[in-house]
Amino acid sequence: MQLTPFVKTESPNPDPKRYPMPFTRLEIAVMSLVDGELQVLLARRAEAPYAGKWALPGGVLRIDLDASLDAAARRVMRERLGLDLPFLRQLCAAGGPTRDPRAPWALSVVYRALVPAETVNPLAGKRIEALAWRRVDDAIADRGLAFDHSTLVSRAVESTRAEVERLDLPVGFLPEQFTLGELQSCCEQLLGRRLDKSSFRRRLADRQLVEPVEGAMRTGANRPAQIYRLRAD
Amino acid sequence: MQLTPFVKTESPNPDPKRYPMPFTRLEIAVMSLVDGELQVLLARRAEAPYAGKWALPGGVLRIDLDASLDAAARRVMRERLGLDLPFLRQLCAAGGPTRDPRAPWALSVVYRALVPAETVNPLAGKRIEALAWRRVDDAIADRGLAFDHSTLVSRAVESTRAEVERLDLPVGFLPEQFTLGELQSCCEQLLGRRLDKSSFRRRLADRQLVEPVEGAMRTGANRPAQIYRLRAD
DNA sequence: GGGGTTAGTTGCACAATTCAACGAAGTGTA
DNA sequence: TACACTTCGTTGAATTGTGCAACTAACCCC
Repeated sequence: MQLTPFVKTESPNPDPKRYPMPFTRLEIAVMSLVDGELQVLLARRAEAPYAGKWALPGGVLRIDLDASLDAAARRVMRERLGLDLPFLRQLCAAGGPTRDPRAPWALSVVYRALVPAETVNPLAGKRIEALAWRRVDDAIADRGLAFDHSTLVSRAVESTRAEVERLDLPVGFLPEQFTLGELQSCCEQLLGRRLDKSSFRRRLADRQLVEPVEGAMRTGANRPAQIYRLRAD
Repeated sequence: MQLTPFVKTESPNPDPKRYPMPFTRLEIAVMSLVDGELQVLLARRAEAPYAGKWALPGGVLRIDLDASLDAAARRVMRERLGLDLPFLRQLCAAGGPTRDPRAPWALSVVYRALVPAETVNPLAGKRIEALAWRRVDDAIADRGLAFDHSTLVSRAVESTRAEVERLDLPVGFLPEQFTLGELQSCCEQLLGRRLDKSSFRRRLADRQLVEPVEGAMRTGANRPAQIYRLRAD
């Protein structure tokens, strides 16, 4: 273990009150498969800045309310969307002086949620005119999105695709119980290509990610399918 | 118990809500292979809180100096370690009311850097008593680390191992030029298991990640080895 | 009962990875 | 000089994994 002598250049202990701190927000990229396509939930802003523009739903960090970043994201999601969802994942943080005209420096911690499409009824929440599902490719290409949110959507999509590619199941997209056909179709829509049925099932079996629900079958127009659920581990 | 309030610039449509913002810092997990083991660079704190304790080198976000989070991380690295390194990667953000006794709510954005061990010779920086390499397992297990930094180290290690697992090369660990044997050995030390030489080389060739430096050979006690460098892409 | 559709399995060709061995090229030593 | 020893780099066989296609099963509908 190598030690180096203390070299003091100048400044004293940083006093938290001496430095202005960034305007800190949480943004939530709620994604789902709607009409067979990967879509993201956008909110039309009711107020300036970017009034009338579409943005990711989000909100200001409240240090008096939030016990952690994760808790803050859950609170924002509850307030804006009326949802209380698991599978929230922190994606990244973005910060800079030009991100938000309201502040000299704005920092956003971005979370991602995957939900079954039915879960969200596009209805207005606090300070939101409207909610709508939007195809992710459109949202990424749309220069009219508020703030730097089209970049943030792009990052959310990339990381989600990468997860499915290595067969981290996009479990949030499906309800608690599902058939293997539904699971496979969900992955295929995300990746934009077909997967082989036998090897898909082989991999699932090897990794023991799901387990059949005894006796439960999904009936329909054709042969019934075994219903599965996530294995607790 | 009032933290620095969000300072508003003039804005056409003022946000009526003013919230106290979190004490925002950058922490850098500089990792390297020292003596064949994965180690992390820790700094002994010269001042309270946690004076005398070991912590990740870090610093306060300066909205007057930093054009982005990445730039802030580079500045902190320069100030604390006298280094200006590429391969800085944002890992995650952590936040909460009990993370730092100086502030009612502290947020840290954590970055990771991989460096060749030799790089960190000019060890000197602001407000740091000493710098030392520490085995990552020790740092993670050590409850005496300042703040929540042993948790942060743990996350840095996990994500680095996962990257190497999918053959994102830990290029930072090696100097600009290296032999394939050195590269493989570096990955093996990170993963803690031996890799197969032929398939390691085959994957490298397939992905065209490295290219030989014509005519350059590493000579030594045994057969000389071709020297490689990263391919620009 | 027959046609159509989806569920679930099986066999096989092919690709990828692992394991083991080999020759090449240097040093050190008798 | 001969030989042991080490690492480099490649090659081939054995094992494993993947993609493709066929097949059976179970249901609905007509």
